Amino acid sequence: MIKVLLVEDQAMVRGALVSLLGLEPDIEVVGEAASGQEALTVALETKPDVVLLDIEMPGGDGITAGARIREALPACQVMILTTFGRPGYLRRAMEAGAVAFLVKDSPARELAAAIRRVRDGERVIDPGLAAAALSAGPNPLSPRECDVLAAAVDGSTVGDIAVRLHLSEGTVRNYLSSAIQKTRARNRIEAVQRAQAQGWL
Amino acid sequence: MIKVLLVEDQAMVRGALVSLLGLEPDIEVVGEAASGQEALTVALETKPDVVLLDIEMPGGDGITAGARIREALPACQVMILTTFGRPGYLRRAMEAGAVAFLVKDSPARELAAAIRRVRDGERVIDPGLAAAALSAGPNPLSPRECDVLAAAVDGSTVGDIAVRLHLSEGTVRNYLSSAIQKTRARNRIEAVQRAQAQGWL
DNA sequence: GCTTGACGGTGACATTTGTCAGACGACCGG
DNA sequence: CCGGTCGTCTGACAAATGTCACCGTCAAGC
Repeated sequence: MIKVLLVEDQAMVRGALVSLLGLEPDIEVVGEAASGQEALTVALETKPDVVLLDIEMPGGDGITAGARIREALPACQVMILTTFGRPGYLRRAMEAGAVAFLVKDSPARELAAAIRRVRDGERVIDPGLAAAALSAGPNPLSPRECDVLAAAVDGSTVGDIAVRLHLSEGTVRNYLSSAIQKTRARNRIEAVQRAQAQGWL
Repeated sequence: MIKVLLVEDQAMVRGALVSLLGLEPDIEVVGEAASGQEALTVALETKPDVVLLDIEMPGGDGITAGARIREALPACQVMILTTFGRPGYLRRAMEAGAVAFLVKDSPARELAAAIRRVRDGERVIDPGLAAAALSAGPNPLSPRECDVLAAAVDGSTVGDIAVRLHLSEGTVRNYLSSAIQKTRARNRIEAVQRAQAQGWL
């Protein structure tokens, strides 16, 4: 029996995935969690063989949760199951020690197959996605540029961002400007969208 | 047996929901579709009692697909199952003749329960969501303001939008300005986000 | 018939945003 | 110890954005 911990914030999707995995005779869902925080707690309680993690969740994203779990339970394999196949997500997931990266677009039966391949010591990564992640290259934005761009996603003005990050307005404008150029965008909105599409924020 | 057509673009979620409904002895998934267009075709083939529709899908959104299906098959009940409980979505879904509106945050067992309640002629709507939709009031944006705001989501400049909608730049600026005021935002980015949060785009 | 609102437009204006050049200290690798 | 990068800041400038006042048409409603 492969013991699986399932981490996904949308309760109905989580329940549906449990029932999907319930069809497999050699897979047992030993725990569920709805956030990154909760994931670590439940992992320590249930000591699963495999954790299946969503990325975008309120209360701790799946990638950092995966890293924490690997620290605490080195025997436990981390798999990512996400809606968005963003190159930066894949890259960060791999750096955090994940051994599989699945997107929810792929057919349902691939989930159990991927879990078994992970149990057998394989890595499971969509080849097209891997190519995209490699060809896109690493995140060109400096940490601070990321901060400023991330602070701009909600439509804040330069003044707002400056206050929030304790910077001068000119500095904020400079970071935004260089982020716009590095993303080859025409304004901050495009810059934010491109950075998000790459998984850089 | 209640015959259900399941419409959801993410294959893995769709498959998981099928397996979830497969646990219910009185429910049978007679068809699946991954887009609004496909939904209508499959509905005509399979003549389900109930269609379960996601809203945000590439290739025709679920609400208009639901309206089309109601036209073609008046006996078929339309249920919406969506990630986002946006007031405007609920309102539009009701106007399009939907009898249920579920969010994927709610527990998995509520899905089958909701389907049975719909079979019994009931409507199923989250009370809190209904209150939000009523208190928020209807969409204050004029159709054209919606168009212009929707054209601004991807970071297009005023000039781009003007060309795309065959308008003068001044007109575009005027519509954006009035949309910003009606949404009580400070700039177009906030306006877009508030309008999206309400489900007005 | 008159009013109202949506639609489309113009022109002027203030503000915000984006760009550039430059300056300073910190830190890191060679 | 020297060059490069990063972070921070300033000041100045051009371009884009947001606001306002105003004008016209047209269709719907009272």
